[in-house]
Amino acid sequence: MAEKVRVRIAPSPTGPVHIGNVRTALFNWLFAKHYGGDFILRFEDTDTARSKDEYAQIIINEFKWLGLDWQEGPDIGGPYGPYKQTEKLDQYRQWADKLVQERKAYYCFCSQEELDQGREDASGRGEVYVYPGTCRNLTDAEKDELLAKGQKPSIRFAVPKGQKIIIEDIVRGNVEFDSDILGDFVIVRPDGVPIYNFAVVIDDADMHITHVIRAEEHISNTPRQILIYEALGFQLPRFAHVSMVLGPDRTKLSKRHGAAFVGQYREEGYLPEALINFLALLGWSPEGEKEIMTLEELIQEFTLDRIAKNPGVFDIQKLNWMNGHYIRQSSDDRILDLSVPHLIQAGFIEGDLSHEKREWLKQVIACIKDHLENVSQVVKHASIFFVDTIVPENDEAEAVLKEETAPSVFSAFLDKMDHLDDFSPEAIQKELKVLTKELKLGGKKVYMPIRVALTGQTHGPELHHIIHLLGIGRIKERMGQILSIV
RNA sequence: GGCCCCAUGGUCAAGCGGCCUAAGACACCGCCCUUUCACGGCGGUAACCCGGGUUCGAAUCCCGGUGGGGUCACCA
Repeated sequence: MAEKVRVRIAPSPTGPVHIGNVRTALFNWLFAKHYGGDFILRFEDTDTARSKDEYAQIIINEFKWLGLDWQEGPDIGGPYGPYKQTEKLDQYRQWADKLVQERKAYYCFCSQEELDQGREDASGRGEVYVYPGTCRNLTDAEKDELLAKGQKPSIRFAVPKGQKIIIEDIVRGNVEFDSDILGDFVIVRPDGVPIYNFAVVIDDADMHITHVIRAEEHISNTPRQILIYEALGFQLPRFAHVSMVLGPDRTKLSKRHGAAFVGQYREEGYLPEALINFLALLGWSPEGEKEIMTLEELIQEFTLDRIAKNPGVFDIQKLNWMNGHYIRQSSDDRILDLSVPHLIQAGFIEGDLSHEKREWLKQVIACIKDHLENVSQVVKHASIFFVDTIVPENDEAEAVLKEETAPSVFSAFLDKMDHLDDFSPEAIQKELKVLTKELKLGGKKVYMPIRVALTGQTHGPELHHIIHLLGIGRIKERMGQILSIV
């Protein structure tokens, strides 16, 4: 590629960041990095009614959290700004005026009611509504009269008739549209704010975008944009339309499917590298067989020709597996830091942690880390260390406590623990082995009742770790509770 | 409905005319490790949508059908 690659992600700040947007951003970002190009952030906020500054901030925060950085953007500026559409309204207006002068666009005075009526009639006949071009043939005199009366016109693009428009798409190949199905579409609203299809072309041209990589839902807009590029005399970028991210029911992933926004995954304790790795593999695949990949490896291997054409279902199970993998790879300190808010929310700990408490918690984390699919699950797995009363979780657990040999195991166990000077996990483990040997009952008959007595569960971390972390005081307390029942 | 895109196991996917009696991963099942549950290791079940072509040869190319998705705004 002779020219420096310049790509962009252009979200509209009208809501939380969607998973699909993240994947599109990621593909753009990886593409830029792979070819040593620039990745640009731009806000498309021409929908003034729905755009909010707080969402703009959220977008910036989420992308940063994911580790995606941009070389130019609304927050850091750049040579081709502004990077926010509402800040360059007059520029769009100038280009629109130029098109009007060249008769490539025209004023439209049709009212919303007229247009709605037309659409209704068309659907009544089972047809698709195409703007009939009512105002296209207005004479200058008629136009001036309406303007003089104070009517605010929108500006429509005069679509050439009977033209084939071909998108040379990098992932899809040539996609052909007939200009006649487009209808003269609005490019500037009566209030002077440009419509997406118009603004996006001017921005991409202004910012020297070389490759437009975006979701497939935009492909039907592309012919309109190509027409505008041509009318304005701009050079066309290369297009690459990536397929969509689907929910389990194979429709576009949305809030209906539960978690469709990155923020939800962040809050539940998904790691950014897991999300990135997972999303990269959804619709793209590397040449080899490795699937766990660092950002650097992804950059190294990413090319557009390995992007799949078919849409992909967002498989939470695979994300869970991958996230679990990254959690296991992470330090106990990191997972503890991420766990703290969840533990506080569960009422297990208070905000300020003493050094001892933190060290203790870190050991708890170390014990349960292997079991986590996301950090919020610490609450479930760590609860055995925080609850006051132990209740058998199910019939199976209850049955273990009722075993004939259980009471003798308990008293022997308690006696052993009581006389242990060294309460380290290793010493406890050693002592448990001695106990098993002495009782001659086999491992299960010894470990299981103790486990259930101490945690109420038939599964969990290694017993000697549980004992160590609970401490002799709470061991006695819990054993006492159980002994009074059995 | 019009237009556009897509079609390999339940899911993500490799495959780009012979190497395919079709990789790998998740999930599922079994075995091993182990006091339990996980982790880890080993193994297993499971797919080329259908019908026509083209070709010596098709999962791979072409056409049709079917199915799924997207899009049809003075939203982006």
